[in-house]
Amino acid sequence: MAKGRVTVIDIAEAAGVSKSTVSLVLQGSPLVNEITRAKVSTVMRELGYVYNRGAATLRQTSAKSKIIGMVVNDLTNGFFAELAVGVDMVVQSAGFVQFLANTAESVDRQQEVIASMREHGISGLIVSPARATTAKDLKAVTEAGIPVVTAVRNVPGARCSSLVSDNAAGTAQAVRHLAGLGHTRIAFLGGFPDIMVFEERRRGYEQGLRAAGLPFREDYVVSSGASRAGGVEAIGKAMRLPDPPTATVCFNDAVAFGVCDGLRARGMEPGRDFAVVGFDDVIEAKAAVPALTTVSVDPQAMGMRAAQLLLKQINAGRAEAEAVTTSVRLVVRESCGAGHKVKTEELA
Amino acid sequence: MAKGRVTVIDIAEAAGVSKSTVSLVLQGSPLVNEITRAKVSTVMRELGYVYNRGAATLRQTSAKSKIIGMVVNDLTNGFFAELAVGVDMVVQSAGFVQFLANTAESVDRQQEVIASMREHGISGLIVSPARATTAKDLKAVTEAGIPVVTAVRNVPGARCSSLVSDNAAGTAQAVRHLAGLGHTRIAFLGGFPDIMVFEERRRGYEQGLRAAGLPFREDYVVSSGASRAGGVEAIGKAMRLPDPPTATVCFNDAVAFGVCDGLRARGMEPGRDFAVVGFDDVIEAKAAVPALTTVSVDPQAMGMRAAQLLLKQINAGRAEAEAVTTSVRLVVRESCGAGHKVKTEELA
DNA sequence: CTGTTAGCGCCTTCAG
DNA sequence: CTGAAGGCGCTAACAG
Repeated sequence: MAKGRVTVIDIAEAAGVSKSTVSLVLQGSPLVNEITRAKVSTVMRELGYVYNRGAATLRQTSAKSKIIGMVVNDLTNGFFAELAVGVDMVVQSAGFVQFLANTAESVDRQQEVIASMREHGISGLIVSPARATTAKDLKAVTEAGIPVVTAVRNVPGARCSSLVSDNAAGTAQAVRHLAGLGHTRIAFLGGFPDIMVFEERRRGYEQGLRAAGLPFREDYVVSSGASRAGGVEAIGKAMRLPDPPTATVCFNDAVAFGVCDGLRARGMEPGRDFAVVGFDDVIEAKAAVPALTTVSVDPQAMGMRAAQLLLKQINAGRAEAEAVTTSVRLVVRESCGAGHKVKTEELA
Repeated sequence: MAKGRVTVIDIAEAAGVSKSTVSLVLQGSPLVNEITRAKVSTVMRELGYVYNRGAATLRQTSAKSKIIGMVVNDLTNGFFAELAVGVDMVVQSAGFVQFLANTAESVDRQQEVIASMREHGISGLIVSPARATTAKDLKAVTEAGIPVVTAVRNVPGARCSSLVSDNAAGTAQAVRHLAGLGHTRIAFLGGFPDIMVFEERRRGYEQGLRAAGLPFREDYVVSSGASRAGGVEAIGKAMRLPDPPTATVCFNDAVAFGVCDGLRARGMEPGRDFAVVGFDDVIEAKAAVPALTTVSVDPQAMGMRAAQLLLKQINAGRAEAEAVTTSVRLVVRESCGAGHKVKTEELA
């Protein structure tokens, strides 16, 4: 029945034209007569023809395989699943297909799947790198002229684009949000200054204050462990200030939870008596604390951005190592009341 | 630099052998001298050769593209993400790559991506069908001789294998588990008899009782809405019986939660004073109620099964429409105490 | 507008 | 063990 699959030549014969003509209609060339095109199309449908992209790719000089590779460190985590969905959306509508592989944080596996994808002629690669990935691991791909964009994590020294969350802008946005609610005494609680992420978020905190026309007060920045216990500790210190804050942006979600604990221990209800903004790094605690406003990057949006960036480079034909930073989305979940509303403010 | 990619002929010249020889080492033929093989391998590495699977596939008559397609109705749902991970695991270790596409329950999108995958020459397809999928939607693929296995949902009339959870066996297993704990008065609570799933689970309930040597009592089967409220209602009725049960298997998780609510309202602690088994359809409430024992199909395991089944068919060269039903895994989470232990009993 | 002629990179005989 | 030849399905020049 469908043993020998039908080829252009089959349909050429059946339609009484030449293979070239068929090829032309296949790629929607305007050089072909409208009625011929219709005839050919009909025959294709009747014979159940399916285009053989492999053959086409082989013939064409370039690597326009219409396949992009997507490798993810942990698809089990909802964040990365959504990332993949975002990629899939734009990739699909561009007529591409995506290879998806999970590495489970193993660099070895990652290298294997990338190699495998290369054999299949991917025209671009998006990767959320396994932890131990180094620039050298990506060298082979980038040197082959295949556009690569890393997402979520970043591989220093690799000649590829990368998409990470914009910690400073996100935090600044959070501060402006609080200022917009009328708060003037806004703290930044939790975390230790020894890691880069802390510095970025703290910088954003200052920028946000400045943008809102509020003064920066050194004593409103309270370091502590980046943990729930740290949050309790930090809010304790802050509330003992002569002029305690009425709102805070927290270093991360764990700290924010601790801050809520600490507030409740003082008879205050977070979200009502004191505004708390957490930094939701991995979308985990989505519905855990309804009273909590969170700053988080929308993984699906990030996936879409990554795919768009990649497609742009693919179409440009040249892989430019263009460093990019995603914008972070601020999701405001209003406290109090069942079915808390979700409002979204997107950054420019 | 790497503009004109290196081909077998390049490496043949560089290694001072013929292309045939190179081809032979590529497929690990024993017909080639060990030292020649080493030489060739070295040159390949030096020149950065990458195998062109597209060309190979084109040449070979059959469709051994080493690509399988995976289309999923909602990757956003953790269940399906895990399913994909399971597929990925076995597919990767078999040297295949997977195309992954999300349909968001749209049959149109589903048809598009399947068509697209076909153009790329997938050698098999796993699909968790969008809701409205009919046998006719899968006909084109199956008729082309491409093995197809559906997972989670099943498409009646389609000539393909399918993997669905074995409701009867799972429920029976749950009952036997409870009987093994010493319970003799075991109820089946919640759900309405008008859907097939109810009938399957209820049948399993009877089978489980029989297997445990316990009598089946009509009054221990209490129908109600398949909701949390339904669970409260059902446990209420059950406890008003002259001879109330000491344990129950619930129609689904929502009912189980309601049963827990109802028990607590009576001053009983689920998991201690009364054993509750829920049917966790979509892995959602994983850690929500530690006192709850759940029967659930492990999505990752299901993915692996699906992939294995598919690969078997691919290797057999012939797509047999072999209907298969997955076994359901019983995960026993022991109540009481932090960090509840997880024990797994697998069905045969 | 349509037909002809070459290959793309690889794999399989078939003889050396 | 190696070299030569042919072809997979498709496209890119050229000719008609």
